[in-house]
Amino acid sequence: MFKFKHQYLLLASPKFGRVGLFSSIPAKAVTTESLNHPNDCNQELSNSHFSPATDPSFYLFTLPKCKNIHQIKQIHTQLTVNGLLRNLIVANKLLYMYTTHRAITEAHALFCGFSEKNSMSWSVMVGGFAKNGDFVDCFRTFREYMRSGDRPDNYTLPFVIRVCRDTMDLQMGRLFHHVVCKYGLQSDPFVAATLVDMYAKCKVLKDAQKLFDRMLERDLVTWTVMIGAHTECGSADAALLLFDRMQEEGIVLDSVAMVNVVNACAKLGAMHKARLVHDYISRKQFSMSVVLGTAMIDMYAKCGSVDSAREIFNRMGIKNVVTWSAMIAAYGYHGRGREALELFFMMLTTGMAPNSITFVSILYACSHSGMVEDGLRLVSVMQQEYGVRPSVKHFTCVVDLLGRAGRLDEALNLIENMTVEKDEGLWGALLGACRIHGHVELAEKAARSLLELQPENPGHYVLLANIYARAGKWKNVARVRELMTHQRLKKVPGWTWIEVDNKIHQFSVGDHAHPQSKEIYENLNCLCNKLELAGYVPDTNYVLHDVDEELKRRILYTHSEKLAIAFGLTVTPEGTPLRITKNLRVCGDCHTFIKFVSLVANRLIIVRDANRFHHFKEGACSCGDYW
DNA sequence: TTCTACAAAC
Repeated sequence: MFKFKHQYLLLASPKFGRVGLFSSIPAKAVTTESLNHPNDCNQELSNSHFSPATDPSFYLFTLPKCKNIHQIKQIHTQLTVNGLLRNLIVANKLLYMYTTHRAITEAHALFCGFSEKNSMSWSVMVGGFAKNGDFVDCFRTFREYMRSGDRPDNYTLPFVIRVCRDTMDLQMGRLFHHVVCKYGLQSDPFVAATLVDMYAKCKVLKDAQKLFDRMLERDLVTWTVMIGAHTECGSADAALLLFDRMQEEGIVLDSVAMVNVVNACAKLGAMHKARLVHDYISRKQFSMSVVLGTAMIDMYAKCGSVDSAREIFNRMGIKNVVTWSAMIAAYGYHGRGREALELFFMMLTTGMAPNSITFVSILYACSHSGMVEDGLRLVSVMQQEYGVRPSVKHFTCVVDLLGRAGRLDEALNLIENMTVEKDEGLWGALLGACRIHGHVELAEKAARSLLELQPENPGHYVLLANIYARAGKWKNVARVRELMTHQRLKKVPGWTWIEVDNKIHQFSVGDHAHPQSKEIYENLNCLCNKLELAGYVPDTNYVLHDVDEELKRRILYTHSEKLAIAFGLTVTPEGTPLRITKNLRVCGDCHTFIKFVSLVANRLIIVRDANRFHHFKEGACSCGDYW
């Protein structure tokens, strides 16, 4: 145990001022109490009679208790004066404190003044730059470290590898991997976990997996990282298998690990798994942290149960802005705009300040529920009333909002008058709107801007080609296709996941892979006929191919995407109810609808398409709130 | 005495 006196006073003595950099700062006393009451510091030293502290242990104990830069600087001054800064352990601790308070300038000045440095000094400085986002300085310092003749160690390497992860610099990451191997550090759990994480964030799951498999000992963090890696790289099912394996191996999970498991469920949209994971969390009595709770809200929302999400939300004692935004977004992509708006106002009444993402969520909710005026009102006041400057993401929501409502001129006007930089999402929203309303001229303008920004994205070409096709401009369709072929671009088909009786099925356009494919298509045909009998006439204009009517019909029935289009459903925009017949309305895009018609069973089917959800029940003809 | 993993929109 440390023993320290009630109060220490600094004697400003020039003879101690050699090592540190703040020797010119007037000396002040620091007491253990004054650290708890930072504003009282100065009063306490006036009538003090104690001699200065010369015990390094006191500072090692006191420094971590500093709550702000001001206090650290005071101790720095004391150490300068009493000469303890020459004690490398104390000096390193001081350096560390500066970096944890993001005082990187002070830290670096101190570091440069060190007459000697050990590997901890280097790693704290490298880590300081890394945490502060000064990647260039971080690498530069690491290079100096290696040049100084010291061996890089298991403390420094995770910092630089993490920077590679944050900057997605795979090349540099591989370089550090070599350094790791050269110094035989590959089995250090910290180094290995960071490398796995780096490879995963750089989307090379194979390398992450290889490393993971070769590890002799895997700690909880390594497992956690690997679960996150699989989710990140699109194999959420593999992530959940890892969770099972962890349980088999008797590893005790913590709440961070659970957040990753919950995210995997969210990505997969597997309600059955979500419930199991929720049970596990309840059984093991995890403390419901804000992060875990928020992740669970997102999970339930993405698994189709916005009401379960709301239950979690209601039960959470502490909610932050992320929690509120997640719940608002959940209502948004379930087409429950009114509830999203109600929640937004409830948030305001609790005194929680919305941030930029909250506004994206609420505007998204408005646009997907056709609440044009609400959305416009919100965007017009967000800056003055809530101090959130509209970004291109917010404008994109508004363009979407106006575009769906057919107010294309206003959307264009908004784009032309905005001062923020335009991105592909913005033009994409406009192009999508042009598609709904068949506005060829504006579509060309949007497509031009879009292709300038992203010439390699096949989706943009397809969208433009579809618009030309609808207008019957087959020559233009051919030209766009040629352009694609010329650039060797191919559209990757979209996938849809559905969960029926706890089992996940994956579909793509015109898919015949399902063992019951024959029955599914029979049902599909049957439903199509019913729709036509109910008075619906397929709009073959949507079909891209320049072929005769009969062939078009056949394409419609074998190609699910085209079929959906023919039923008046649009490919990209969804959420706004589209009238099919007098009695039927649908919210959802083509895939959604197709999955509905292709799955005929007497049970509730939840369909998820790119984070949007639709609940179908055979017979009830219900889709979200809109049927 | 320093190191790794966690949530929201598009």
